[in-house]
This record gives sequence, C-alpha cells and structure tokens, in this order.
Amino acid sequence: MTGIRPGSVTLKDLAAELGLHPSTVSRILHGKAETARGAAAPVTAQRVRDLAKKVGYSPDPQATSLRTRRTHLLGVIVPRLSDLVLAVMYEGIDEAADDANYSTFVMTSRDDTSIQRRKMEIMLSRRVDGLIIGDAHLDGNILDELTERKVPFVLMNRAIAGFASATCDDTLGGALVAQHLWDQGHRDVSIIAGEPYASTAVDRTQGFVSRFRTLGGTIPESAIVWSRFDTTGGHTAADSILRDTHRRPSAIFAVNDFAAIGAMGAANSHGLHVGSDLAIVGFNDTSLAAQLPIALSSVRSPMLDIGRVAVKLLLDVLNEDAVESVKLLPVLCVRDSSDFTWAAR
Amino acid sequence: MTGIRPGSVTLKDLAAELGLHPSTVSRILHGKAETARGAAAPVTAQRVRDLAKKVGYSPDPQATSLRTRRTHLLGVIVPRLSDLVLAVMYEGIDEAADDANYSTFVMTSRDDTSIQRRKMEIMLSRRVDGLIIGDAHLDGNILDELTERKVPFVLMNRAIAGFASATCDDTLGGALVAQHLWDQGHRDVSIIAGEPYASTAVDRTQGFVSRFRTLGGTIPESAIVWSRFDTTGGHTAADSILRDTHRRPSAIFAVNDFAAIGAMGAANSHGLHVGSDLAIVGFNDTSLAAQLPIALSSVRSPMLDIGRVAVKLLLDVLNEDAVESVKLLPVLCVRDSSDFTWAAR
DNA sequence: CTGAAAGCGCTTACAG
DNA sequence: CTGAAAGCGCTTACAG
Repeated sequence: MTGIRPGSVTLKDLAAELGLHPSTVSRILHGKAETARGAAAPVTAQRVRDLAKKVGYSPDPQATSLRTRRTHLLGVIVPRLSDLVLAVMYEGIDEAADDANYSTFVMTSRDDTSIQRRKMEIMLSRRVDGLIIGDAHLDGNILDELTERKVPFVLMNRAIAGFASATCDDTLGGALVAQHLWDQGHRDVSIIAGEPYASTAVDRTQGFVSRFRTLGGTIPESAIVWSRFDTTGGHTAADSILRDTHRRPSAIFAVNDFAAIGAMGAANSHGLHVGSDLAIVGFNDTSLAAQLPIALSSVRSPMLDIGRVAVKLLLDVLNEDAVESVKLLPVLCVRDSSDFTWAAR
Repeated sequence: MTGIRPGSVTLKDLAAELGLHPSTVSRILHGKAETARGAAAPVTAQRVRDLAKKVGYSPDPQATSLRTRRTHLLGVIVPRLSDLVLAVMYEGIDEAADDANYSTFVMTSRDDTSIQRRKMEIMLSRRVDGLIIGDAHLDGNILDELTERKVPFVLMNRAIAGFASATCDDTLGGALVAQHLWDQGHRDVSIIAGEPYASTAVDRTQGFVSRFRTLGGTIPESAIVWSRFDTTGGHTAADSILRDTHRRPSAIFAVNDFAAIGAMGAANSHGLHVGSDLAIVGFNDTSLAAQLPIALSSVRSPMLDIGRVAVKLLLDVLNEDAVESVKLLPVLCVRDSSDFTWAAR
C-alpha cells in the first residue's frame, strides 16, 4: 500500500509539495476539533488527505509524543507469558488496546518483586501512559508507591483491596467447585491452593472452604497445600497429599488447570485412576482441559474479557473517569475427571 | 530509589542545577566516546553523574530517538502467544533484548496474512528498529516486500529459504522420531503434520518420512494428515486417522505437543490406551509433556535459545554484520506414550 | 574541557 | 481559513 518505509516522508514534505504550511497540514491530518471552527477549507483538506494517503505518510510517534507528552503506550506486566492464562489475557489486552489505538509493552516478572520493580521502571522510563499490573502480590507495597508517584495503573487477574482491578469472581468460582464435589458425595477433599501471595489462589481457596463448611463439611488445615501454579507445583503438592496415609481424600481441587494436570500425573504414579478413584477439578478451563486423556473438570473464567476490561479500566483512569473494579462471572464445566458419584461407590 | 515519575527532570534541569550547559551534561551521561578525547573533566563528570542518580534522571526516549532516528525497539510478530511454544520463545527474546538494552513490541497475527500485514505496518509506524518474524508462511511474499523496503528483519521458529532465521533443526527432529518408532517395531505409522504453510510442520514431517523410508518403511500419502497446531486440531486429525478401518497405525507422530495431546484425547474416545495400543510422540517437549497422566514422548527443541538467537541475529543485522541462519539441535525424550516395544506384542 | 547553535518531526496557541 | 513562531528533550558537529 505504502511501498515505502514509514518515516520517509514528513509533514514538512507534504506541506512543501502542496505549497502549504506544515502547521496547516498537521491541523488537517490530526486536528481533533475537525468539527468545531471548520479547521480547514474542505478542498484543501481533501488535497492534503489525498496526498498523505498516496505517499503513505505516517506521523512520527516519537515526535508526536515529545510534543503531546503522551505515548499511547500501555505497559503490561505479568508473572510469565508461558502461563496460558496470562497469555490469553494478554491477547484480550492487545485486542482492546489495538481497537483504542494504543500499543502495548509486555514484560514478565516471574513473580519476583525485585524484577517487578525493575521492569516497571523500564516501562516508566519508556514513558508508557499507564500500567496494567497482572502480578500484584497481596502484600504489595509497590502499589502504594506507584500511587504516590501518580502513575496511572489498574490491576488485572489479581485483586488488591483499594485498587481498581479486572478479575474473575474467584470466591464464587471456588464455591462452585465445593458445591459440585459435595453434590457428588465427596466429604474428604484436599486443595492445591497455589501461591499464598496471589489473590486468585487465596480467594478460590477461601471460596471453596467457606462453601464446603457451610454445607456441613470439614476441611482440616492440613488439607490445604500451597504450591506453585505450574504442572510441577501441582505434581509435588498432590504427591504430598496422596502420600499421607492418615487421610486419603476422594477429591482434589486445584486452583489452576496446570496444577491440576500435575496432580493427575501424581495420581497416576500413585496408581489411582482419575475420575473413579480420585476426582480432580481445575480452574480457568484452559484450552487443554477438555482435551486431556481424561477430560478435566474446570471453572471457566473469562480470560479474554478480563484482559479487555483491564484496558477499558485503564483508559478510564487515563481519562480521569471514575473507575470501579470489575468481577467477571465464572462457570463450572464438569467433565470426566470429577463426573462420578462418590456416594454410589 | 527515584521517588519521582520518570520524565520529571530533564537534561536542562541538571545543567541549570550544576551551572553547566545541557550539551555538556548530555555528553557526560550518554557520550559513547568516553574513552577517546577525554570527553569531560573527571570532576565535572562525577558531579553530573552524582546529581543524575540523586534526582533519578531518566532520559526521554522519545526525544532521544527523534534525534538519533533509533528507537531501540524490536518488533516481534507471532501467530499467537497462547501457544506455549511461541510464548517461551518470546521469553527468550525478551531476556536477550533486555540484556542488550532493547525493548520489544509483540503482536499476534493468528497466522492470517492480512492481519500480519496490518500488524507489521503498526510496528513500522511505531518506528521499530527491526522485526523478528515468527509467523512466516512458506509462500511468503511479505518478506520480499520487506526486503525491498529495506526493513531489517530475521525469522524465528519458521525458516524460509533465502532469509536469516533462528530455528530448530526440524528435519533432524522428525528423523529422530522416525528412528525411535522404527526401533520400537512400528511399521504402520501416521503423521499429524500441522499447517502446510509452516516450515516447522513441513520439515518435521519430511524429516520423519524420509528417515522412515530410508529404514525400509512405507508411508502412504494418506497417512499424512495436515492439521491445526492446537489440541482441537490434533484431536480432529487423530480422529480421522483412527476412524479409517482399512489401516490402523500402531503409532502417530504429531509435529506439535498440543496436537499430540488432542490425539491422546481422540485415542481415548476410540477406546485405545496410549502407550500400549497406540504410541504417540509430540514435538517441542513443552512443560506439560512430562506431566500428562500418560507422559508424552516429545522432541525437545531449545525454545528459549531460539528466541535468544533471533535477537542476536537481528542485532547483527542492525549492526550490518554478516548473518547466517542458525539451526539448533533437538533431542528426543522418550516417555510412556511410546516406550513400548511393539514388535514384542 | 565546555558552550552555543541547529535541528530531529511534530503541535499549539496566536495572529491575521 | 492559513501562516509563522516557539518549543517538547535530546544530540552533534563546530568553535573556542
């Protein structure tokens, strides 16, 4: 379409070609008040636009933001992109940002607070207009600091009281699982709870426990095992659960699909058949869950939407509109890994 | 450390504070020829640096690149980030770029050529210094166009003849699988081949077929099923393979772990036990492979390194050094899904 | 060793 | 309706 490397032609070039002043061209091409005041003569405007299109003019964003003090850049920080959950959320962000004519910078922190700090500084030094934070820790003092420094930001996936966030209703998600397992007749359950610094982990666990207890069940503290969110984390946790000879749960709730997959592996090595010997339920309903050799029950969370909403919230913040946290609704998907009535056994 | 939003203090501020000229401060803080000519009096230099650190000075990248015509930004385009393989490669890119003081822009194209074009234009309009292309199509005419427009770029993951790329030796990878399955006694094998426009798919398939034939085996055309790279793609492909009553393969090679997982699901619904009834081998050895209920054999490809090497190559291109494509070595990891001697059956 | 000037490509009051 | 000027924050020859 353009046939030429962007940047080869400037506003000045266009102006010279047309015998106009650069400021006129600028007004026509980028003026916001097109409507008001009739910024330019229709004919001139048309000539300018035609030429711009013809030569493939594309404004220099560096020059523009040097003047406007706005980069139209959104910083995104997540623990890792190799976590499918975050990757999908990022796709939602990317989409929404694109629609709003913003670009995004993503960085990963591996949930390490010092890397978090460093990456944030990098983004700020790049002059992003705002930040979407997907790796907030419950004890996060970084956030207070950002607030103090007047950096516009919103949280995604993980919530922290007092800050705007786009998340799944994790408490409800946990409760749905508790209800399901209870209905299937499970009375001895264990939880692979994830990382204690993540609200997702804490809320899902808490939602589960509280519903289960409401239903009349008991969950000893020892039945809650904190772990990493990945397959190995789940494997290790499940292994320690299943190795306990005093208490053999008939079901395990893992707050994350990958941990659940690891748990399936562990069950396997303990000679347990997932589904009939041991029910397992995951969280997020990633694209793998339904395809596993033994299909995994999981709580579907609207990951794409969470990303999109995060962008919307941040844009609102930048626009100085009032923002309120959004909690999206989860849905339980029951599959073979837990579709078995324990009571009938 | 800084306590202030980057950008609040400029070179001019520093200069004023110290009674120096901005140009002097600039030379001291960013001058490359520090060594040559003794750019500044040691004492002055120290004063400047101390103050800069104290007030948390961070140069405005927009202003800098407006002058230097370099953004220190690398554009990265991949089909999707929700593909673990690409996500991990991106982590490698991010790491290497960070080390070299570059930042990256990632965009996704869903392997759609028109989106590809659009996203590339966005990156170019952002004035990235160069492009890492992870979604090249074998019939890719976009690349010629980029070359013509003198856009610096390298390919990653997928190779195209005539362009510099960082990939796995996919042909070898395929051959390793053929050898393994042959050694296990398999004589009737099928291939879930992936997308025909991706060199990864074509090369892995071709490497497999050619080794298998060299060993004396036969692979009819009908045994090669092209498919999407994800779980559903693999499921559908395996389903069509297993539904064929004329020919029941004893092993399936899927050119991608996710497709392999889908195939496992399909095998399951056909009442086949993966491992003993049907061997399955995947590719990439993603973190899931080893953790699946039935551990998946897979060809390990150095994904992180591929990303890192891609950055190195691109930096070389930007530096106008000669570049040559790099093919990294794959390693076969045998696990339960194919660790069974068919001949002994 | 340091200063002064010009300019990268844009935008935005201010005139006319 | 259009032009001219100033300036965003930096860098880079060029003087001295």
